[in-house]
Amino acid sequence: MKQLLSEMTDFNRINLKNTINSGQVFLWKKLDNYWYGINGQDILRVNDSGQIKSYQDYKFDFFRKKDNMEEIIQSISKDKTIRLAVKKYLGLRILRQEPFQCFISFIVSSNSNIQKIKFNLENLSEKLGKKVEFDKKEFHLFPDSKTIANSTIEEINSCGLGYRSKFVLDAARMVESKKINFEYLKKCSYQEAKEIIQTVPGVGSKVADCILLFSLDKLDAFPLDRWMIRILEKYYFDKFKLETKSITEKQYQDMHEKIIDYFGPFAGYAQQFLFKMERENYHKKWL
DNA sequence: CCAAGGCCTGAATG
DNA sequence: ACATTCAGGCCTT
Repeated sequence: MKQLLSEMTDFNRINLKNTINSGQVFLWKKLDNYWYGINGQDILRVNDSGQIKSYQDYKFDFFRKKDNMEEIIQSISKDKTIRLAVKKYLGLRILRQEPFQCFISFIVSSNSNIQKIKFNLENLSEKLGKKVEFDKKEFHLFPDSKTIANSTIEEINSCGLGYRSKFVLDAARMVESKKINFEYLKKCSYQEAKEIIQTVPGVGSKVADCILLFSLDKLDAFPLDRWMIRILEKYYFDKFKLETKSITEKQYQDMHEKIIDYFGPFAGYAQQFLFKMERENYHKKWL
């Protein structure tokens, strides 16, 4: 009984450090004994056990604590590779981010790296986001869609986004004009949401999957970036084979279908565990 | 439907 | 030093 209880609590425990350092978020830092993170128009302060105090005092399940991790892990644990990743990084969670920030963040992420994405997003926040004080510390909130939509391409480009500047501006305008409605996207299926969000310039298959998985509750999204392709080639070459170097849209979709058939409806979690494990193996820096 | 090339930019590689 | 390649892709031709 006692052992059973401890096993149950293990599934519910969140490893904050691993979760923040898994390529999902970019505007987080540790100050004193807390992690602080920008989440749209809110700031989250989190202690090591995952308890949140927030600037706006919004109440929502950022850590997806209601996900049944025991069921999810059981569901995705199809082979020794994924079982090892889950075992090593138990406590790693998918986050439920504020959609607009997540949307812009992953448009900025394309063809880039974590250091630069972080640099770009910090610049954007400092330039266009509201400056606020929280816990006697200064922060910049993430700029809202209206502010970005009304800013100039030069302002955005001064944050170092390069050719992504125009994408970001147009993306924010699509949110303002309600062509992109996150509340609607949350309600529809993975397929439908993906088709809609890929109409945004700068949003292809991979970026779309990140947005869907990390902010729009699509746990069947499975972002296939260079790293995941490498991981699949290394551990799953017999299951998901890919001939060509660069992946086309159709190949991406076919691969996703096979992945869902294999890992099931919570495949997004499998992706996060595998990704984390392989990146750590290569001692990649996160923030 | 696929392949090739270009794209901002900074760090890593030769 | 200096050129080339790569980095958590996407778009156009």
